[in-house]
Amino acid sequence: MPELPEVETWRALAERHLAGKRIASVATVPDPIVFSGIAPRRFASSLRGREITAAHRRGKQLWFALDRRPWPAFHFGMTGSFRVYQSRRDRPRFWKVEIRTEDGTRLAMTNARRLGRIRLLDDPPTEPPISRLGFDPFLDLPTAARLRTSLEARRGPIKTVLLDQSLFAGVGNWLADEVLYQARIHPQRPAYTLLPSEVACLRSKLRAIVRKAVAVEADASRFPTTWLFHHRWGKRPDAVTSRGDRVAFTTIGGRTTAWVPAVQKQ
DNA sequence: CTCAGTGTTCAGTG
DNA sequence: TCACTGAACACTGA
Repeated sequence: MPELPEVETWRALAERHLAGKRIASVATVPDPIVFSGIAPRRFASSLRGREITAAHRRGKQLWFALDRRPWPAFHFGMTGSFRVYQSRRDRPRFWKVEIRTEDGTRLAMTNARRLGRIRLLDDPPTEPPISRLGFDPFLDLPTAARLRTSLEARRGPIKTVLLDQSLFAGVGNWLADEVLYQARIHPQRPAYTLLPSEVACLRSKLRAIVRKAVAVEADASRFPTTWLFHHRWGKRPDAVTSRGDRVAFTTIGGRTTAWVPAVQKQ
């Protein structure tokens, strides 16, 4: 379920368990789709013996800093996660790579539907796909004025614009719907028509939602009960919010969009 | 058996 | 070139 909060949670997990440790071994699955531009075995031999100094993230992209380049970079696609465990017996289903450090800690990246990617890059932040990302709402939220300028140039529906990673890095489908619901903005509104007050509201909701989701380690059961999140799954025709307002479903920019007509007026 | 899907990329169109 | 749309990708689980 990887959007910004999930990926940030895994970044912190990786840093907590791996930073300052040396890689003793790397196991890989021979998957030519998920391993992008690098043979799995070459990926493994490149990492072996290196020390992990930090874990970084921008948007939904995550990478490790090592004591020597190149560095590994991960994207999870629609599925996948990081898992940390101690015994090979606990290797998770759909694992693609497992990194074991000298103290026996193991971290696996899983990717069931194979839309994720594992790369080896000399300088991840300055190379695609990371160099193409826009601002990250957890790391560097722009001012309302700058945001207004960006949105003024966009003709498409605000929902679609929120999903544009070259503008809002890390915002995914549920986050976009949640922000628009809490900011009371209709998902079809052309981005350039948002009033300055609406842009300011969208910005502050985006920041608050991302911070809260990260604070609870992206554990959906700890999201506030007032969030649309809890009512958007399954496209149930009888879905209502915690206040009893009907939840509607439509497709915008090819993505399922949940919204609340009583709150989000055109 | 059918089909939606928490993502990204790329071809095609205007 | 830009802005935008829709299909393709690959596979699980409902």
